Amino acid sequence: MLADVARYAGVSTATVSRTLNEPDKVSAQVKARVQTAVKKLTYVPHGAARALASQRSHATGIVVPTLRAGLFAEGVEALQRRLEGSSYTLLLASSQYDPQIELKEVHTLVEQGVDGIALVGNSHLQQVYDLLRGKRVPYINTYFYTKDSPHPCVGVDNRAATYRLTKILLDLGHQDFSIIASPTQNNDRAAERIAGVRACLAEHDVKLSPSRILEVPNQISDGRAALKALLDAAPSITAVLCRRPFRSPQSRRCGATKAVDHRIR
Amino acid sequence: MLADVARYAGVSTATVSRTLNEPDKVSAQVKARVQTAVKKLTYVPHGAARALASQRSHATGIVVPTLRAGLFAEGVEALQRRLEGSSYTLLLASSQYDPQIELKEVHTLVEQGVDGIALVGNSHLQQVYDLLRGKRVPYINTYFYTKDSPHPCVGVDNRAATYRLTKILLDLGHQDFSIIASPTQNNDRAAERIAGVRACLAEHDVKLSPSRILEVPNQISDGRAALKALLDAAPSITAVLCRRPFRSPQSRRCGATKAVDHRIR
DNA sequence: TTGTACGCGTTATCAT
DNA sequence: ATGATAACGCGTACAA
Repeated sequence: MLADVARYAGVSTATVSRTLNEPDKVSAQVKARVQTAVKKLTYVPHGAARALASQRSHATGIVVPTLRAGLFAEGVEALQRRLEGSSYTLLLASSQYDPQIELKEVHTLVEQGVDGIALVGNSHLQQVYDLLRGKRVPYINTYFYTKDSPHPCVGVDNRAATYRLTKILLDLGHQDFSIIASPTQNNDRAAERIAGVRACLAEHDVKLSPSRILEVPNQISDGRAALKALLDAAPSITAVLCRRPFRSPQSRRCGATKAVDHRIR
Repeated sequence: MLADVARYAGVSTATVSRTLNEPDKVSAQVKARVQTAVKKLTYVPHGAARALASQRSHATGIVVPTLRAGLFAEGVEALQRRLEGSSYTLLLASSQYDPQIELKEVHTLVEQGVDGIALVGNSHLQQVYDLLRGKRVPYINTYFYTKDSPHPCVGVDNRAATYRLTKILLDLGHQDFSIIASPTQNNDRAAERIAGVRACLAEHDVKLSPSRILEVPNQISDGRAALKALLDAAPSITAVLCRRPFRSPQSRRCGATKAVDHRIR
């Protein structure tokens, strides 16, 4: 502990603490002695003690629906790498798309004293927001963005994106649409994407019956089956708005959704 | 804090602490009062203080090479889910297959006071092991297993697996082998897989020239290109030991590697 | 620039 | 069963 280092270096614990946290406020002479002592004793600061004394944990948290989606796995890794440079650690939790589990995870993270927390999407239990506000824990909703969100958020404006995609397809002359979407249960991003399409079509008086919107799991095989089902039921379809398998960052440049605007088959 | 709850419930902080941690040692009467107070004040324990006093953080850490590999993403998620039940949190770090970064990450985790740590593979800088032993932090190497490992480890015995696969191919009559492998740089699992094949072939006096072993990135496109290159260079090849894209748990049942034992093309 | 000493919020020991 | 109180290891006014 600090005391050992202090004794070894022949200084006070305060000085050791300073050399570690505010090196400028220490003379070169003493600084050197302390640093030697630190190495000699392989001193490792006690995070909990430090957190208790300074009231900050040097840890942040993120809770994602799942890591099985490449999208989130990559986001988590990116965050961790960014944090690494600042000697901040990342507490990870996953909710399995279950709001209750998410609440529990957030609570655990708050208990651990994270200095900030990242969530996915904008829809969370009121208790989550209450807890965060109550404990004054900064938070941000990711993978989501709307101009008028009441919460801090960063990400794709899914609704706007699909609105634009749909507009393009309309301009190309398409009139017969359908959507292969992700399950919208506890997934506001997926819901927003559908909403964007509906809004655009409605604005242009193009019909989109519920049967043309298929919500299926994010597996390639499910998407394939859905497409087949759609075309079997309505061969007249010329435009399908669908997801795309997650690949490299480059291949994602165009946004959250891919539009197929050529004749199928 | 505890004191507030204690005051509200009209008991000492010690009693509050007990009702929270050792409910049995508290009378039903008092327990009820305390629990009401806790809810009324939305009390949330201070993790750092608790860690400092009890000398355990209720946190564990894992450092993986990357989350971009579905294999690791899934492992991390599985660990997190398992921990969730025990109200343990997971500190996540990724090393990008860089031993130095890994050392740094481990150091950060130790600093945070994790109660235990999981690594990937068996090959780590000596300093990593020294640090872990020095600070008495329990650790385990995952995605790796050999009977005689000097370190605690759990996972696939890659060498044994590929040895057996190769044996099967030999028994089927194959004599002309090649391997499409992952980069073995800082990846003892990949190295072990190759070693297993070599060992088996050597034992049966079958040659495998270095040019028949291609180490390429874990992308489907890279694997495809490698296969093409191999067959162009040596059409006589009848068996290729290669990786396979990560899918669902079910499809992984057979082990770490896939063997192609039919004629190609 | 350096040292002293108190406080951070719990747990745990020892009385009661 | 419950309470008083001393650690836990460090940061940080405040003093020197």
